[in-house]
Amino acid sequence: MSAPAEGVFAALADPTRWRVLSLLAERGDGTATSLAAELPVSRVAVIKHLAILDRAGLVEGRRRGREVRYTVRTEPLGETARWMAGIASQWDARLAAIKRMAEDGERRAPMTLDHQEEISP
Amino acid sequence: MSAPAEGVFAALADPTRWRVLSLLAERGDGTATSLAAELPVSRVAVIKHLAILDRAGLVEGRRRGREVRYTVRTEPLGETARWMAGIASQWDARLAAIKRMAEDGERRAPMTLDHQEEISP
DNA sequence: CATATGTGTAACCCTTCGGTGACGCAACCG
DNA sequence: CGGTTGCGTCACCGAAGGGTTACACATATG
Repeated sequence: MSAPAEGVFAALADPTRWRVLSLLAERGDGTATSLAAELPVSRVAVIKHLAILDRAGLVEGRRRGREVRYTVRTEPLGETARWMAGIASQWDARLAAIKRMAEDGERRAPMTLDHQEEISP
Repeated sequence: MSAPAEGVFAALADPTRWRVLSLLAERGDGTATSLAAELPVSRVAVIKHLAILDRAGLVEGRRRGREVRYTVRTEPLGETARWMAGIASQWDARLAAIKRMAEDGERRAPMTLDHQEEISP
């Protein structure tokens, strides 16, 4: 339960970060400098974004001589997607069940909002 | 393209917000006051989180007498999940293609990083 | 009517975050 | 060797975000 993919969500929440990721995906790879050249932000900003994406596992940097080439890792995306779909259907089922129970109770005892009961002695 | 679900990501990125959502899912519904009672934050904080979740379409509030009952909307979750899965496989395919091309070029002309070409006259 | 109980909202604090500029160091090229 | 070129990082700024308290307003309930 809870949210294992929280880092992924946070990483994907920022528009600039998303553009960085998209750029990497369409080019195959890229360095902080080359990415900054196509974005309205500085190289330092791109580096910070790449660091966040890296912590979330969405990107991977490998040293190639004096430069660091970053590539996209798609696994966390798919994994998070599957996890979200699971939660969605799980909650759907639960909410449907609750709704059925509510309608049942209503049919049996109309106008009664038995809401909550104290179980104290 | 781009990110239609950006609001959803931002909404899901915060732990407290996630707990609010989970609580709503397991109870079926709840008011800002009742939720705040089970969380380590004030009612006002919960209201702000609910507002964000509402803007993202993840929650829906309906007035019931003098109180506002919030319920979870699971559709955006599933939709975002599907969209993410789509992007993931799309990128996967693209990256695989790029990798194949790179290996091809390498076999044909080893040690040549033909990286980028200027098309200027 | 008086009184709880709930919501709405305004004012404010502090931390995080997206972003910048500047400087130092490593590596490649001529 | 000397000049580029590229990465790493420090210091700083403004805005946004998560929180809080306090107070005004609405609606049930006795």
